[in-house]
Amino acid sequence: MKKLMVLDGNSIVNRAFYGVSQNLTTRAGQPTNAIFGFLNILSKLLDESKPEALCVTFDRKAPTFRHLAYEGYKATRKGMPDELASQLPLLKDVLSAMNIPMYELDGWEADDLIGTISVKDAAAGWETVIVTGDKDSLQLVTDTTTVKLVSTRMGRTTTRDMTPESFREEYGFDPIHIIDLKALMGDSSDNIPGVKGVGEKTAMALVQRYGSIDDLYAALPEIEMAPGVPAKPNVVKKLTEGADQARMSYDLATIHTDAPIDFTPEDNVRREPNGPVLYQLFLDLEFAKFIDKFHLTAPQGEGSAQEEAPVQAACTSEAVETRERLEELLEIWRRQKAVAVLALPSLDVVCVEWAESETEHHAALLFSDRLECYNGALADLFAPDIKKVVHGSKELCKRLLDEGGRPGGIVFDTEVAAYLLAPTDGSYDLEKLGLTYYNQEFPKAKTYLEEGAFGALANPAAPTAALLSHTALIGGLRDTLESRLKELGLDKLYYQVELPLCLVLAEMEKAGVLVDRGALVEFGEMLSDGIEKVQATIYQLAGEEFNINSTQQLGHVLFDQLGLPPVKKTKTGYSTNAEVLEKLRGRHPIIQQILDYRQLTKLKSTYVDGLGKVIGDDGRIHTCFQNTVTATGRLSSAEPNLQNIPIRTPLGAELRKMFVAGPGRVLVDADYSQIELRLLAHMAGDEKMIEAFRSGRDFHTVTAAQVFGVEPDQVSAEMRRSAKAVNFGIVYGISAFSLSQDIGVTVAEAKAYMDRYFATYPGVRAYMDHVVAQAKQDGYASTLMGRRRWLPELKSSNYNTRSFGERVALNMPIQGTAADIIKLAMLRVRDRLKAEGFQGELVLQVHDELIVECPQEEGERVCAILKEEMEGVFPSLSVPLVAETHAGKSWAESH
DNA sequence: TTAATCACG
DNA sequence: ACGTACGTGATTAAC
Repeated sequence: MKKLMVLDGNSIVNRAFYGVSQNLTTRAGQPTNAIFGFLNILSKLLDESKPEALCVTFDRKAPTFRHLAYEGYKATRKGMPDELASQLPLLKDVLSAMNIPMYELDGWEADDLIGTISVKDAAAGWETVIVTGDKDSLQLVTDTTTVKLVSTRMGRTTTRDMTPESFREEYGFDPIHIIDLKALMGDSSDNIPGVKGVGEKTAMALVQRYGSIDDLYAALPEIEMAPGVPAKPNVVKKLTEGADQARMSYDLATIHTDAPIDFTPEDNVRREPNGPVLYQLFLDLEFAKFIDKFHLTAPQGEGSAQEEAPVQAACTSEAVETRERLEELLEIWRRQKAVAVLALPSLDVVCVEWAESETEHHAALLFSDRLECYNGALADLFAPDIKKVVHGSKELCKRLLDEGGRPGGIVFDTEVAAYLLAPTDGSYDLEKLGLTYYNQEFPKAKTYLEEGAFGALANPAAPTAALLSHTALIGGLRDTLESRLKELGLDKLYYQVELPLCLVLAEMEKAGVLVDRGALVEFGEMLSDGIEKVQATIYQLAGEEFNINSTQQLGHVLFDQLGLPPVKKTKTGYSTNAEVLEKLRGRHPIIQQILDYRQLTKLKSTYVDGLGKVIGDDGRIHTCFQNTVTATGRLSSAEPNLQNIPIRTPLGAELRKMFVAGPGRVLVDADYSQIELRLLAHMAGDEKMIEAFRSGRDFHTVTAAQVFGVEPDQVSAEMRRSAKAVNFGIVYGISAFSLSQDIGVTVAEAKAYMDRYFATYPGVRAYMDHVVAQAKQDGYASTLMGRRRWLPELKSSNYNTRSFGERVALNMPIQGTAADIIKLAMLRVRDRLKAEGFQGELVLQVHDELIVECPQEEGERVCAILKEEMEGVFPSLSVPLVAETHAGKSWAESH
């Protein structure tokens, strides 16, 4: 039997909208998540069911309208959010380009059209598969009509097939009687009242016993809930009183099968999509994935400027066997403008590709186990006279340094370039970049990265093919990304900061920082003792033992058993965070113990145990400074994170004593003073604020004096604290509410502080307005060095989303410029230390702080170099940059 | 895998 | 009327 699949368009697109939680939008800010999800579901269904014919239905009537005539029922369905509504026309364009028939009719719901279609379909001798997320359609299930119920959980789509058999098994009656069920129990989401006082359980029992409400009412008043179980008099009474309601609800719940549409299944037989139109649509929607999936190609003839030629793997490839051949190749490579290099992390295989002409590409594979002259080959290849394009320069540099090499001549890094162009994209795998920039599918890097992919060399064909195509991709991306960097004015930042920084970061990671393991262990033991005691006290105060780490169990103990008042709720239950516990302190002695417990266990598990696990054989910790992660241009530190070592509490700060300099050496720490606020002063061009920084006085105190209208020496600690909070709040895109929360005053007082602040520094408010307006106009925010962050959020119709975009537009230029500046300073410091023959080298960066480890006798000169380079790195500012330096045997001493 | 929490700038 | 500060990473519990 031939099969027609009919999709409930509104239902599926709704599931898709709420199921695809990532914020998918085009660069221009058009949301696309629902279309994306819809197409994913559709493509999965087609693959699985392979129907001969296919169509989609849409509502042309808000479901609530049908019932508005009846008094007492409010419309419970809210209107569709704009983010979804704006996607519907685009989705219809896509379906139309795919040559999938759509049915919609003024005044009719999708359900009725589906019902009509399924009846006509059956009459024509076809089988029907209805795809929907709503259970309403289940009444249409027959021997030839099945319903596929779609549900999306955690981004994954699952379907359940409902046939007459599976329906009966689940409900205990025939599908058609779901109308009777709804007539009795109602359906709030569809505004069907049902019989008042009859719920799911009663209704289920009655329908299972009688089937239709006609038979049920015919049997009144002597009805039974099940054979031999008489119904309670109360139920009989409710049914009697609700007879009219039941009839009306029955009509409401019945799907019409008589919609006036022309339909024959033959008209819906699947057809090839309209390739060029669909291609352009997917391009506009930025759906590279689907272009490939549907095997679409660019329209012929039309010069689609944004389309690049597909990337071809090299014409010829060879495995280099001899030193003589290598010499020949090196000579060729030296003459090339650039060669693309893909090296496995193990360095077991290195693939080099070069282009003799537009069409002639060649690749050479260097296998470590085939090449006696392995070390020599790497040193020669990574000499400065061969210009190389790589993907992930930092990791490669680190590997080469480990091998004792000196990485040179790396002229382009495709990963870093892709990050700079779109810093919120998250990851920049080669296969993903192939899709993004060429709409072309590439094999997964896994195929050659997996352990032993080349090891046995039994069948290196598959990984080799992937390796070759990725190397070719690196070569192609270089041209594409380089020209985009230039177009966006990012080339200077790229070539002068990001690219050279890769080697510096590799050196820092390789150097690592020395840890006093003994002291760490001892501190851990002290913490363990403390935890044991606090834990015992908590159990005693609670009157039972429980897992204090479980917020659920803790919430139960505090709020259900001890009866403390819940301050705040989270999605899953009571909030028990430090802010909440602070408010409860004093109401019960257990609160302080829990705060102590939290502090101790945090220090033990994250820091003592966590750091202990990653101390290398050299006694040092080698963090990973990730340079393609943050949206603002900062670095991040991972495995372990050394940018969040405690300092704010005395106990936590103990940990900084464990980070030490080697024997005869010192740590030199230099940190920028108030760099973000200084940048705000510069960017806002606010004279008073600039003057405050030029005066060299404590900025928070000066702010307090100006805001509160007193002399600086009259500023109290409380006044300074408030001023400081406002200063920070401004940088984050403050609201009076949040400020009031932060400093514990009323919203009105917080607002008064802000008003006085803006009156004091009028340039700041003007800047805030201007920078947001500019970002709205441009679609991005940018730093003084041109780094960009795209902000599709600014176009959202959702207030929260849009507000977030506005705060980011405000914050990114400040945080990002600070990041640009310290990155530049790192390059300068490293180059000077190297050029002037110091042994000392950079070991850590913590956003506004640099740490150098050096021999004791270099300490003073290193301090001077750090201060000089950090303060002088960006001289065009209207405020001075100030860096404070200290030297010491440990991080605790030097900071 | 996600949510809650908490460490840092 | 509404929700409420920017940027990160690690650990733990619970689904």
